[in-house]
Amino acid sequence: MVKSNENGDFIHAHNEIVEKVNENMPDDEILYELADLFKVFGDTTRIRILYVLLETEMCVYDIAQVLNMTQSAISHQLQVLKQNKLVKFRREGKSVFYSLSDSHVSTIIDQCMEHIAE
Amino acid sequence: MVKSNENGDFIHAHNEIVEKVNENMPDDEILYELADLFKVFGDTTRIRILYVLLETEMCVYDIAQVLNMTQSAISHQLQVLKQNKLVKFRREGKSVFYSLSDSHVSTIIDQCMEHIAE
DNA sequence: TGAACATATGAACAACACTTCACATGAAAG
DNA sequence: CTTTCATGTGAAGTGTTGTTCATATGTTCA
Repeated sequence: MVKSNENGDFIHAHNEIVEKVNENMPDDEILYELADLFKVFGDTTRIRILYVLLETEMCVYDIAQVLNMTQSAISHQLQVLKQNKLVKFRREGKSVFYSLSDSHVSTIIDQCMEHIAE
Repeated sequence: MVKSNENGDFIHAHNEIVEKVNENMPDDEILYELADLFKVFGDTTRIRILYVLLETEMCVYDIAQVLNMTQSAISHQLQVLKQNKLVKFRREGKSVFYSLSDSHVSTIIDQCMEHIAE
């Protein structure tokens, strides 16, 4: 399986490197969580919702207006954002106002914006 | 369409807010790009590849070994990462070594890690 | 140039996700 | 308590995406 060239270097697989990298990898569970979180950001509707909430809290109906989408579609996506603790909400009469839950959101978006800008 | 309560406040839609938020929204094109970039991060295989490359440059075959996946699957995903300028590569003999293309990657991943850790 | 190795790529299938539609839940006003 | 307004949610359909398989491209060495 493992071969060597005339210098004694491993060709395939480079087992030492492979093993060392493996040691330093986070648990799969964490990597799944990480990918799942990015998935949440990886949808245009949700990104646009987050961008709206970056400016001000807003109720479901108004978000739907701004984004020119149905109330139902927005509500579905807000549930996803809520599950991932990216937004919080408060009830005021018949309306439910959503806002960002913490400051990581803007930092994360900003970094990706920088990458795109290059 | 627009109604008012006894104080003259708009109920639905809150047009002033809607219009103001709309002015400050980035172009749709940019938001699509942003979501697309997040989509790239939103896959476990690609996240794991990036994590590997965070430590050291590595050739396709070895990445496949570390992640216990087929060479083809890894190669496909590397093309996606390449298209989005998240990785660069250099050829050395028969092997192609991949590495991260800039430092945004680690910052972005770190921020999301922080969010998860909460 | 032919054989062996390393990577890239097209097609197809399966799995997943987003929107729509219909309807349920919840709140407030008469 | 019934109606109306605002939001939530389940099911279904469609489109997207990741892996696999087979094969092509490209490199090295004999």
